[in-house]
Parts: sequence; structure tokens; C-alpha cells
Amino acid sequence: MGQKKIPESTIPRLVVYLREITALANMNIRTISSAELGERVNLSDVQVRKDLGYFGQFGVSGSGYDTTELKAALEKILGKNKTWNVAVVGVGHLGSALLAYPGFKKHGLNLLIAFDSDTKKIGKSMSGVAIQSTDEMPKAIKDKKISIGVVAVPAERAQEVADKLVSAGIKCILNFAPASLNVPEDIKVKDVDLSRELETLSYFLVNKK
Amino acid sequence: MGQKKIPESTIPRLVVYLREITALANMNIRTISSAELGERVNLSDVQVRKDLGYFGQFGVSGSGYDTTELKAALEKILGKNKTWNVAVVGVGHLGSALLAYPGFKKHGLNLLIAFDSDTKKIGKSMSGVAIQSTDEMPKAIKDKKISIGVVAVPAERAQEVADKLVSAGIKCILNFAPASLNVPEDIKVKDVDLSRELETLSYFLVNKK
DNA sequence: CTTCTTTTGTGAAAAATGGTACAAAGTCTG
DNA sequence: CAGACTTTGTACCATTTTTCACAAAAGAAG
Repeated sequence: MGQKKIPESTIPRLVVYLREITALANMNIRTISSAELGERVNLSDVQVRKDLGYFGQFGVSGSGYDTTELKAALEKILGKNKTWNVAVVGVGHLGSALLAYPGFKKHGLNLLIAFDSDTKKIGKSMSGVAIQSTDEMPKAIKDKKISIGVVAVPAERAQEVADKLVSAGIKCILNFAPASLNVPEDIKVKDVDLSRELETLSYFLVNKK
Repeated sequence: MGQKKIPESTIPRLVVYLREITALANMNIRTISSAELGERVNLSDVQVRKDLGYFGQFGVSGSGYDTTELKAALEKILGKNKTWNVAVVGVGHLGSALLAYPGFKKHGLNLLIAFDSDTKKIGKSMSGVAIQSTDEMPKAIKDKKISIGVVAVPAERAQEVADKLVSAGIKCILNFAPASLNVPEDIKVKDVDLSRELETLSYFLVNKK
């Protein structure tokens, strides 16, 4: 029962397993082995079993995992039975694309408000989301019980926005700005940094054998 | 001289160092210590020195790193003196946003062509990029010496597109589709998977102590 | 030019992560 | 229902990555 520590890298893999298992369940495939599941997502069979093993015993020796059961278990682990409220800060090019992105709703995230400092945008609404002044952030975030803040402002303003979000009581930040945010360690930051990815690719191209 | 193996995770950190160093150089700050640089990007001083140490000795004991020199060195390492040709496959919601994204050019990547299977789009052009039929991919990729393929099609079509890109001789894939691509191991794939990030956040919210 | 301080660069230790191998448990077949 | 086969779960081992600790190098100050 010695609750082993769960590697950070296990969680995104669980998301991938869930995606694949959902597809399998939809195709009416009833069971799947760790080997076959691993093959489909480019991971070893042991990796799959290890990852799942951190959360319980879901498999049956000799036959594998029941797709319906495993799907339900993974959804529970990943908190898909819960919903969370989200605010987007910055309604520029990227921000407005995010307001239209259907993925939030699909994953149980309610995009309730957007903030911007441009007076031409404040008071309007985009893709059904109202845009408020950045000054109203603290109050609005508390009132609407927002737990996820999405930072979609230019790099120069990102830290300042993050500070405001944190002091308003946010729990997680999804950061699209190419900047390293400094936040208290109980706040989870996820960086989505396209220019970092591009430069990494550039490195690999240069250093191909 | 025993060319040690460079951890995969070092590369994205180099990108972050370069970003910070560039900002410092622009502010006319001449030198910086590993401790201070680390502080700015939320990493330890040793981590900074180790990462840089894989590529040479750039620092000066007692005073730190010269920002101009380090900037030049990192740009060289990351291949910023080179340019690469890029093609985007899939001109839907995301694809067209990518065609307008200035980051490609900024990082030395020339976005030369886009492909789509929708006959209404083929032959037109968006943000200055011509849209061709997916059927022409193999030839066009070879002719234009494209080395990076950006996959921006729905998950169901992603593998098929990846296969085509690979057989046309592409070197790297930037994959925006929520799917696990299967490619030969000399091809570098970078996944940018927003729904994976969202579900990971959801997990952390559920499992906060 | 000697001593004190700062800071690098790197072996060696520690921690984290992933893989091997196999017992145990279950399925399948005749 | 016995024996062959499949597949899980995990103890143990290997590898990778990070951190520790410190000698050596350089600067600063008197």
C-alpha cells in the first residue's frame, strides 16, 4: 500500500491512454493488452502497466484491460467528472483564437470571462465570452470562482498578469507567453511555448548525424 | 574532450537562456552569473552551468558570463544562423492561424507552402502562402527542399499525412493533432497538444493537497 | 603581490525514470 | 480439467538527469 511517488511524466501519458481507450471503446473493442495499447501510442508494454499500476490494478492476467472499465477509471483519475472555470487574459491574435477553441468545453473547462486592457475591446464579447477590463480581474476571478488563468499577453506583460492572477486566488496557469513565470510553488504553471518548440526543432536539424 | 551525451531536456532550456540573455544584452547588461540567470528562469545555478558546459566553456571564474558572447554562442548552437523551409498541412481553423503566425519567420523558418484537400481552398493563397492539393505534396516537398512539416489536420488524418511527409523526405514534424504519430526513429516529432495540457491541468486541480 | 571573495566547471553522489525478468493469475483448447 | 499459452504486476536493475561539493581560476582590495 506504500503509495509510491507518481512520476510527473506519467500524467500526460494517462491522457494519451484515455484518448486511445476511448477510440477503442467506440469501436466496440472490449479488451486490450498493455502491449497492444503501448504499440498504438509508441510506448513499451511495461510503461503502460507501470503507469496504470500507480493508480490501482485494472488489468486481468491473460486477457488484458477492459476498455470500458479502464476508460471510466482514467476519467476518474484525470478528474473528467469535475468541471473548472477558466479566464483568458489577453484578447489579441492568440487570445481570440482561444475564445473560439471548442477544446475547453470538451474537457470540462468553462471559459467564463476574458480580460484585456484595450478600451476598444472592453464591454464587447467574442465567441460568446464577455471581455472585461484587466482592472476588474481580482474581483471577477473571486466572484466567478475561476481556478485556471490563461495568459495570452505579450511576454513583457506576462509576469505582471501572472502576479495578479495568483493574488486573486487562481490555482493553475496555462501560459502562452514566451516568458518564464515566477509563481509560488503551490501554483501549477503549464507553458505552451511555440517558439521554444520551433527553436528546438532547429537545433535538431542542425545536429542531425 | 569526451563529448558527453547531452540530455534531451537541455535543449529547450538553452532556448530559454538565449531568450533571457538577449533581453539582458538589450538592456546593456554586460555580464551575468549562472546564479542570477538561473534565478530569472527558475532553474538552479548548477543546472545552468551544466547545460552550457556541454557545449564549451563560456564563463569567466569570478565574474560570470559575457552576455554578448553567450548570446552569440547560443545562437550558433541552436542553429539560428541557418534557415529551414516549412510546409503546413491542413488549412483549417488552426492551420490558417499558423499561416499568419510571425514566429516562423522570426526563428529562421520559411513557411513556403500549405496543403489541403478541400478543392475550395486549393489554388488560393492565405497570408501570402499558396495552398496546394495534398496530392502534390511529395513532389512539392522535394522541389522546394522542405525539411519541416507542420501537421494541422484532424487526428484521424494525422498518421496518413505523417506517412506522406516522411516518404517525401521531411526531417522533422511539428504535430498539432491530438494523435500519437508513428514515424521512423530518425525523424524528429514535436507534439503541441493543447488538449493534453488541459487534461493535465485538470489532474493537478483534482489532486491538489 | 598576497589574501579574500566570487564564480566557474566538473567529478561523484543522489534522485528520478525507464526497462528486464519472472512469479502469479487468468484464459484457452482439446 | 490438465497442460499450454497469455498477460498482468512488481522486485530488481540500468540509465538518465539533477544536485552536491569542491578545486581551480579570476577579480578585488589593500
